[in-house]
Amino acid sequence: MDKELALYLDELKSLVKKRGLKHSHQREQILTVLFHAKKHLTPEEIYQEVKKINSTIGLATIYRTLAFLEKEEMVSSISFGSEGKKYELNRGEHHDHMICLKCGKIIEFFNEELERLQEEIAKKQDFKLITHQMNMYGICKECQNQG
Amino acid sequence: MDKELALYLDELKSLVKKRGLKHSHQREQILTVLFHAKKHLTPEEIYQEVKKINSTIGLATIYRTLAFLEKEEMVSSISFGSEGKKYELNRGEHHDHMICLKCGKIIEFFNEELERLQEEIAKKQDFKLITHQMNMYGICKECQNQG
DNA sequence: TTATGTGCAAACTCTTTGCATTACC
DNA sequence: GGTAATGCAAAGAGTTTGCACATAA
Repeated sequence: MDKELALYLDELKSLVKKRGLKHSHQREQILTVLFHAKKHLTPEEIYQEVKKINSTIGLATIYRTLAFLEKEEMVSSISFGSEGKKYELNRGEHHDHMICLKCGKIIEFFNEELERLQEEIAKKQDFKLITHQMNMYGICKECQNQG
Repeated sequence: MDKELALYLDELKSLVKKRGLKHSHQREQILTVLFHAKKHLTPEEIYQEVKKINSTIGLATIYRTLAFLEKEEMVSSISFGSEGKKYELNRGEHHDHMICLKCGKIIEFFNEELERLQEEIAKKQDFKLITHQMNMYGICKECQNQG
């Protein structure tokens, strides 16, 4: 079963405390939006979404919060082509992405062998691997069927 | 032996002709700078470099030319973190990147098995793979030795 | 001659920052 | 009460666009 929202909010709370910062509703609201998101969101999209529950939130808060959450590794971002960054909640397990060049859909996947292979490649070059991002670009099943 | 500059310039010429466009020194100058580059360059860096041989070139021309060359697949771009796009000449063979988070160096590599594995992963999801980008982030050999 | 390419400057988009105010602890 | 967080507006950075002029075919 997937982690519940409450757990992420708790994580945020202890993170904030650990850093000697103060709690804020805005950060919780942004995290909540990311939790419910069905896809990767741009800062602007997150802004619009949070506005529905808090009409006075400012875009700057979105940016500040995303920067904070990304630094603390609670969210991660992906960007491709000429589009800006898109954010997703870090749900623990690492995964990679397939990006449909027609509809923009992002499909997540995880492949054990791919992870292993990367370690191997890094080792060969004496490169200390911290993280990676594999983006596969192409046409998704649905778009192929549409011609 | 690597392809010579003259061959890239010829390629550019025939490409321009094929598209019914006109030859220009600026495009050749930009391509030449990319050819001699030892690393991935930002538009601004390319601008500064071309300026050394053509002091009147405009930044807009750099952007327009890069967009053209990328669309025609003579150059490709990579972007990571909060930094903007960086460009490199497409020297034919596909490759992936290791990016040092300390010094920013970009190490290129090619791995046969990685290519094969991706095809396999894509096929599993009925995803029609067109291209991919594997970015490995970590610390390069030199930076590790510096502590 | 005619359409494309260029340089310049203005416009735009996305993101960050300064500051007064608000909210948390 | 003191410090961090926020909202707003202004500033920045990077990129694109409109236009008059230059240039290739």
